[in-house]
This record gives sequence, structure tokens and C-alpha cells, in this order.
Amino acid sequence: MRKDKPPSTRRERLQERSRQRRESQKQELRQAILDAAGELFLAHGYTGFSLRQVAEHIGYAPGTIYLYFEDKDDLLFHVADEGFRRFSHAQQQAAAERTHDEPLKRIRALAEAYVDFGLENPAYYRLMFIERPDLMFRSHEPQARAWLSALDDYQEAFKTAAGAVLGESSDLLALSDLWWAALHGIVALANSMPFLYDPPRVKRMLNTALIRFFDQPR
Amino acid sequence: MRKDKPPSTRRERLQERSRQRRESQKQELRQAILDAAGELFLAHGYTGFSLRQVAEHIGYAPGTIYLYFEDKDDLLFHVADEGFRRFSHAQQQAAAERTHDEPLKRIRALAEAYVDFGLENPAYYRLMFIERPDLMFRSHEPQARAWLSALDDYQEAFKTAAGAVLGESSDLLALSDLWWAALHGIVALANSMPFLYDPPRVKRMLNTALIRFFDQPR
DNA sequence: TCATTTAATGAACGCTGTTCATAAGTGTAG
DNA sequence: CTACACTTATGAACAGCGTTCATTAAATGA
Repeated sequence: MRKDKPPSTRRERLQERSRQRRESQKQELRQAILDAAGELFLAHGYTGFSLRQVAEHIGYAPGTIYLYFEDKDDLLFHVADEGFRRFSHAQQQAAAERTHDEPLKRIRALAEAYVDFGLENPAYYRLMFIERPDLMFRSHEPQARAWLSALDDYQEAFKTAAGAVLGESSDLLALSDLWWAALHGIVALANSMPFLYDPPRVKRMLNTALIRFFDQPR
Repeated sequence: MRKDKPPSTRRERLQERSRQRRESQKQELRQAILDAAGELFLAHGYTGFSLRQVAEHIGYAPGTIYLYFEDKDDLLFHVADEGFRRFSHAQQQAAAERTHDEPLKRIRALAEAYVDFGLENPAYYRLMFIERPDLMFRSHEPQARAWLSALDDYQEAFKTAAGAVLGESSDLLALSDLWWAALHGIVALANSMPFLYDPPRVKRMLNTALIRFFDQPR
């Protein structure tokens, strides 16, 4: 069956190698842009983030970036993507940490991981959920759909867990909506007024939320 | 006692009149800038708001604005101030609407007014509580202090009302913190994903919140 | 009428995102 | 080996931004 192999003359092999090398170089520069973008974004925040700084940081002309990304939003989208990856990772880790058949502990672990992520990665959180939540819905990007389905999964998991604690009778859709809203509100407030809402006060808020939502005794 | 009056020669009276006229003209232009700023801000939103557009809209050179406001932030601060005035007005009206000795109804009315304000004035809400919450803390501006004390009053009122419903034993500070966080989360989510969180769904969230927080039966 | 104060200008600076004709480098075919 | 074609990067250019400032025009006071 040797003859099934593509006829590889020396010329063709060289050609292929060359193509691969150029391709990998291209990916390398693309990655360098992404790295620089992530670094500068974390350093200067959303408003201080500029394409020209990214270009200067990697030693290229501003226009070069447009050979690798559509526009600033596209680059920002990929920065946000990194944020979402870290976020998902933190959530999954929290979910795996405890036994999955104790719904309340599961909810608590996820909630704590959510708030912690927000407090520890304010720049990412701001980008993803406050300044540019629209990036989640860039429909043409395959990752966007992944985020959305991940959020759906999360909501589904929350609903089953909450259903187990509270009984199926409750309005579980509204409850899971509200639960996200509460977590987001906590992080958003802590994020924009850190001097007012210091970590202990934030923790008390979260605790109160867990009690109000899921603990029986009043 | 007539001679106590300032000696008013014709010259001095003219002088005074002239001064007043120039002063009122100055205030007029200042107000025109503010009006244009409010209009253009509501039309183009936070990111699309520019000083140069404001200047062009009233037929002045860009630099002129700096004779009446410190910088863009200062102008934005006064736009936000208008938002806070409307917000406070809506809250006060809601508080006055119902009998003040039914704490739960009072809480509900205030909460509904809060969410309604957020849904009906997305541009103002975004500016005040999402994009630039720091404007609340411009310490040197007297209005900033007014906002803050208003927020304190609000929190105090909420605490007494909630205390009446739930008993003083609860952690009322954390609870009122959380209550604001929940309301803010609801509005923020509805604001950034209106296609997902349509008004009925938002109303259900708010209702669920009121039930979870203040209704007895589980 | 003349000097002084005030108000407004518009050009300039440095920054932003974005486009595009040009140039340089690289691979391919004859 | 040479000539052509394609890829990649450039940097100037454009329009817009916030902000500053020397200059000008106008109104005021003497």
C-alpha cells in the first residue's frame, strides 16, 4: 500500500515544510499579539487599553495587527475569551472540589468561586460582565456559543441543585436568574467601590444571600 | 435709617445692572452647555459622548467649554447629577405613594421604582452605577456628598423597614447591602442583555427576590 | 476716547482606531 | 539564475478625541 502515499518529490516536501514553517511563524506572531494584549489589558484596564500600545510593545507597526485581527473589538474578544477560560476553570474546579450529591454545598462552592474570581480578577470581570457583556454574543465566533452553552449548563445545574433543596414547586427559572443577578450585583458593587465594600463585608453579603435563599430557619 | 443703604449713584447702579446681566448671560451659556450635554448623552450614550459634539451643537469652539467646566469629567459629573436628581425624585415619589407604616409595601414600592428607573433610563443608570460610579465620590463637589448621604438615608430606611418585617436579630447591614446588590444585579443584567431579560422576566426576578427576602412561608 | 478686563477663538499637541498605497522580503516557475 | 507573483510589514494619512494656549475681538470702566 505504499503507493497510496502522496507522491513526494523532494521539491514537494520542501514546499510543504516551508508552508508549515510560515504558518507556524504566523501563529507565533498572532500569539505574541494576544499575549501582549492580555498583559497590557491587565496592566492598564479597559479604558487604558490601546492597539497602538500593543503594537509598540511587540515592536510592530499599528497596521500589522490588522493582518491578524479584524479590529480592536476582535482582539478584545480574544482577551475576554481568556478571561472566560479562567472563569470556567475556576467554576469547574469548585464544582469538583466537593461531593456532587450535596446540592447546597455545591451551590455554595460555586458561588464562592464566582465571587472570588470577581474579586481576584477585576479587570477580566469588568471586561466580561460589566463593560462589554456584548462580547459574549458575538454570534459568528464559535467560542461565543461555547460561553453561552456553558452559562446554560450552569443555570441548569443550579436549577437541579436548588430544586433539590427547595422543592420543584418554586419558580426555578426566576430563582436562578435572580441568583446570578445577586452574585453579579455583589461583585459589581465590590468592584466599583472597593473602599466601601471590603472583602469581609462582601463575604457577609454572600453568606446572607446563601442563608436567605437556601437556609430553612428564619 | 436710610443712610445705611449703599450710596447708589446712577453710575453705580448701571455698573451693578451690567454686572448682573453679564453674570446671567454666563449662567445661560453654562446651562445651554448642560442641556446640550444631557441631550447628546442620552442620544449617543456614554461611549459616544464627546465634548466637541457638545460644542458644535451649541455653536461654540471646543475650548469654550473649558471656560465653564473643568474638563470632560466635570461636565459628565453634572450630567450624572441630573440623573441622580431624577432617581431620587422617583424614589421619593414611590415612598410617598403608599402608607409609610407598612414596611413591606414600602420596600416593594421602592424596589419597583428602582428597577423601573433602571429600565426606563438605561443611559443614566449606566452612567451613574455601571460605567462611572466613581462620579458619586467626587469629594470636592458638594452634590457628591448629598448623593452619599441620600444613599445612607436610603439604607437606613431600608434597615428599619426590614427590621420591622424580619426582626432586629438579622444582620441588617449585610441584608441591606445585599438588597442593593440584588437590585443592581437585576438592573445591570437587564440593561446589558435586554434581549435575554425582557421586562416580564425582570419582573419575575424582582418578585422572586421580594418573596425570598421577606415572605414568611417557605 | 483710551485702557483694561473678559470671552471666545482656532490652531496646535498628542493620543486614538483604521485604511491603504508602497516597499521589502520570500517562494515558485520557467 | 532570473523573473514573476505572492505574502508581510510598513508608515503616512485621515478623522476623531480631550486639552492647552497665544491671539483676537468685544464689552466695560475711567
